[in-house]
Amino acid sequence: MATIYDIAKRAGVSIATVSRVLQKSSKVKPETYAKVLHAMQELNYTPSAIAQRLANKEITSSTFGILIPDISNLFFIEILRGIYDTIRLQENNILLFSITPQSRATVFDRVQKENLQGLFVISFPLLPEEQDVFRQFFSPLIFLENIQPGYPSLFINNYKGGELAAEYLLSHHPSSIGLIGEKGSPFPQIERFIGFKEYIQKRHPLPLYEEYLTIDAHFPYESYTEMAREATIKLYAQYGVKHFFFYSDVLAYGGIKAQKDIPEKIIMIGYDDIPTSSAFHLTTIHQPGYELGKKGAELMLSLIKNPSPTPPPRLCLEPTLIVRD
Amino acid sequence: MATIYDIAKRAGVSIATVSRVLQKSSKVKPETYAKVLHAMQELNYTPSAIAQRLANKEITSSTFGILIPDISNLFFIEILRGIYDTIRLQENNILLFSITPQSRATVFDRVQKENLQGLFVISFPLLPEEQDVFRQFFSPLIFLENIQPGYPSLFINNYKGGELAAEYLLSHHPSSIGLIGEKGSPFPQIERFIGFKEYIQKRHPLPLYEEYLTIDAHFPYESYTEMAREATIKLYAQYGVKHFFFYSDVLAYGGIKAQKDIPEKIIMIGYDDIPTSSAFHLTTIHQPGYELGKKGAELMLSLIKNPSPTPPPRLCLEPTLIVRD
DNA sequence: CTGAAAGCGCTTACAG
DNA sequence: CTGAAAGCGCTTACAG
Repeated sequence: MATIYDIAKRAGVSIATVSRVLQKSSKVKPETYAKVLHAMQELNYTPSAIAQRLANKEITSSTFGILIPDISNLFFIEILRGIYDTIRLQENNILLFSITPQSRATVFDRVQKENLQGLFVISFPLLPEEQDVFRQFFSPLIFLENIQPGYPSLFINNYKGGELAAEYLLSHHPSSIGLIGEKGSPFPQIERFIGFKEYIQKRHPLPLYEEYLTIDAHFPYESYTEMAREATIKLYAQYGVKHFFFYSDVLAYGGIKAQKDIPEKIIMIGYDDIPTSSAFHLTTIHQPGYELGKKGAELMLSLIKNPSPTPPPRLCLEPTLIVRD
Repeated sequence: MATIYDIAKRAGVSIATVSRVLQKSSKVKPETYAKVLHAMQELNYTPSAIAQRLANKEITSSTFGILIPDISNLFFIEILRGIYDTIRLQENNILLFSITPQSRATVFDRVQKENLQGLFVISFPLLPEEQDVFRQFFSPLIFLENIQPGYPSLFINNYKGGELAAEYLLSHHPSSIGLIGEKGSPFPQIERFIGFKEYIQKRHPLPLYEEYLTIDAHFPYESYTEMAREATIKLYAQYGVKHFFFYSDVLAYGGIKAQKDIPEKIIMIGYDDIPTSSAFHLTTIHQPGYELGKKGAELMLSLIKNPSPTPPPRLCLEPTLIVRD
């Protein structure tokens, strides 16, 4: 790679002059300017961003990092959008790190080497041995959709989401309710069901039939919904269940399909409010993913101005009921 | 910010020793090592990644950039995933730039300052005045979902996608066909319809009724599908149309909804194959977005080893028909 | 095991 | 308008 010295020699000037041309300084005689420009083109010169930053004393990189567990999860994409729309207004860059269980260690390593201006960690509980890595991270660190003790955290009230779903179903006078979920769900999902069940217990105890499906994250949606469809039909056939709460909208789509094979009208509610759900008039609980990202980004920007307030701020966002039927 | 000099002074050693501790070099006496480490902690020291890179002569930043028009578009997310899965294996970072018409200029400016190892431009025709900016970009540059003359480009055969849709509908012996699209679509979308119409003309000319909806990108899906639903019902009522080709799966969802109000069975096909379409058994044309990203990333990695072959490579990926009914 | 010194590729007062 | 020189914060042979 050509450097400023090569250009200077080629153009017969000093490196100071070359640098001035680089800065588009007007204090360079037009002929000199042209000569330097010409030399740059001949040598295919690109200035080193790194050297420029060092010389300019740009200490922080004006780049934010985002650690995201799964790029294809629509909810995470919503969070990402919220962060993006807010950060972008500030003219900063975003480095995206997608993490798999296998790549955790190497990714954390790279994150550290980046001198980021700040880091968002989305839905990602830290393992004990990883705590140390992040303790050495001195830029602001914000956890989203996950409470990390000792760090600023933003999360959604999943318990409340479950309660809202229960309230909705109860208003339709069910004699029993079917719960259709996923085996081995992470805690936030489980909380929805806890909120749901406790609300039912308190207000109007009635039989709850639970079905937990075994789902592989790499299945196409079709198999999710097919399993949910079968579970719905089964609960109706066995126990006459006509009211359903689904762990997620995708599972609820299985309920929509099941309706065809069930003579009576089914009342159902999903969870997430992914974009397609509006198309199919699915009543569901809206997760404020975009808002979560937006609030997180705003908090980040304020932390940069005024670092580490104690105790670390926590913000809880409320889900909302979207009735579509 | 503390520098290596501050640490050296505090610990009573030379900067060379501090640097050795930073490198975790074993050639440092344990007591000295501990002293330096202690000083670092006291001063909250973080090494400057920029200075390290300059000293290490890391010229390229091991970071790839991705220019993406719209983070919330699922098809782009698919491409992103394809790129990500491939690039990540190589331990590189990804800088994400989301672009809006207003931010084009500033984003391009920032992209240039990054000394990226390579840049992916997704679905983004360059304006004439922008060509120059990219001509000064000497790392490999790949255009995805968009043919940019003079640059490596990967794209999908939209014409073929239209033909496949036509072939499918013709196999159901239609007497007329409804086309439901979007007003002011970009060229790739239009190509689908061209391929479709030409195929019909050639094989089995019959009446085509076209409806172009006026859609705002910020509408919720619901209004897309509602408009498509009405258009479907209208074409059935006015002309008895029972076979439909929709510009996109989201529009086709409107067709699915319209079925309820139409006494006869409707045959329809969408375009995109977004994940939820499998849940609703929508027959559609699959766009190989993930593969596009994957092939693009592979091409990128090979261009880095062996820059600018002439002519710039072009790769066309074929869509496939997914029959689900 | 440790330090003095040169170098990474740039910027920018300062002097002319 | 231009050049010599110091400096940005590190690394790393070299000598001891």
